[in-house]
Amino acid sequence: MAIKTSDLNARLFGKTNKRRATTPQEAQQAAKEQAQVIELAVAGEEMVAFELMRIEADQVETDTVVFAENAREQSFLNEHALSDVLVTLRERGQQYPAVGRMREDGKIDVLDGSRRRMSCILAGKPFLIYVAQNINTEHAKFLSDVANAHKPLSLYEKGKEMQAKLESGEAEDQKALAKMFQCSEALVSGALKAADLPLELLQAYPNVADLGRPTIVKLHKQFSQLSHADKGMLLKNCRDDDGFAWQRSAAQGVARITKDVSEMIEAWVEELSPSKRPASNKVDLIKGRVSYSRKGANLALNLKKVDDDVMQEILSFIEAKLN
DNA sequence: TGGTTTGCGACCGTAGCTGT
DNA sequence: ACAGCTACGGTCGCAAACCA
Repeated sequence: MAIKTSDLNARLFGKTNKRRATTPQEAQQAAKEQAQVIELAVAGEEMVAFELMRIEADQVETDTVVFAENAREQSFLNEHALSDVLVTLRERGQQYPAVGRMREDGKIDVLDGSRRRMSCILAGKPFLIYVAQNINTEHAKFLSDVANAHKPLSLYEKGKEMQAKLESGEAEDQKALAKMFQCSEALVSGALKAADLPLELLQAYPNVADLGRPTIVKLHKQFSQLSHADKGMLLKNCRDDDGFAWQRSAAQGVARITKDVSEMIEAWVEELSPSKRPASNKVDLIKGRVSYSRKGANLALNLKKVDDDVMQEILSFIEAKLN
């Protein structure tokens, strides 16, 4: 039996009236009135008491840490990756408290809510969390895994988990992984490639969770063709004094920034290791309007801003020429 | 100006192919 | 023969374009 944040809230605020508090102040008030400490069975075993705590914004980073075995890669959590949480957090405060355990050194291990934790740090908002005193590491891992079901992990994070299953022998091969993770073999292939890429490269993107298999496969191909030294150069480009590559993009929207970053990386790779025979030997005939590419005996034409009359003339010419 | 439509790009799974 | 990869087709979401 899993324990979820939503269950905790149901206990705290009453199942019929979901939740009425709209600000952290209200939430705390409600907590004081109804239950500052609640007891729940963790993983269907012993009852554990959880105390609702409020961590002030400037202390979140120092007083709490993310559970070490959490599969979520913390360095990917930036304003883009957290945009879904940040919008409501800024407007109305934290809607659902996180769940954690007290460590021996007095810090709080965040088990469920690492995205909310980072959002509070970024937005400068107080962090609400239910804290228990005695949760062993096994139960902590259980809570952490259940929590990660809320927001799917990125391909990189899935790939890291898959790698671990392969190394431990829990999974024999990629087929077994596909069964275990309930996904296609193609996705397993992509996830493992993602996990094979260095963190610094992926951090060039605004939101790693947005990177799908095709993007990862392409990136992996580009990266793996580089020599060791060139890989280092590329990673240097991904993060300079100004920050990550995505921070240098002027594009609007995560999708566009992502595309921008892909193009930046592609250009860097090309610069470092020019392909012997250009992948696409595209030639600009009239800049911005007409280009063509030649591959073997094939010719591909690309025309822009062509009206119907001109199109008809061109097609007729081709027809007459090649018939 | 705000709501709706359209078009593009990126995703995923399936099926078939390739290399060991 | 089999594990893993790639190409293809259908689907979805986002942003630009359009219209009232």
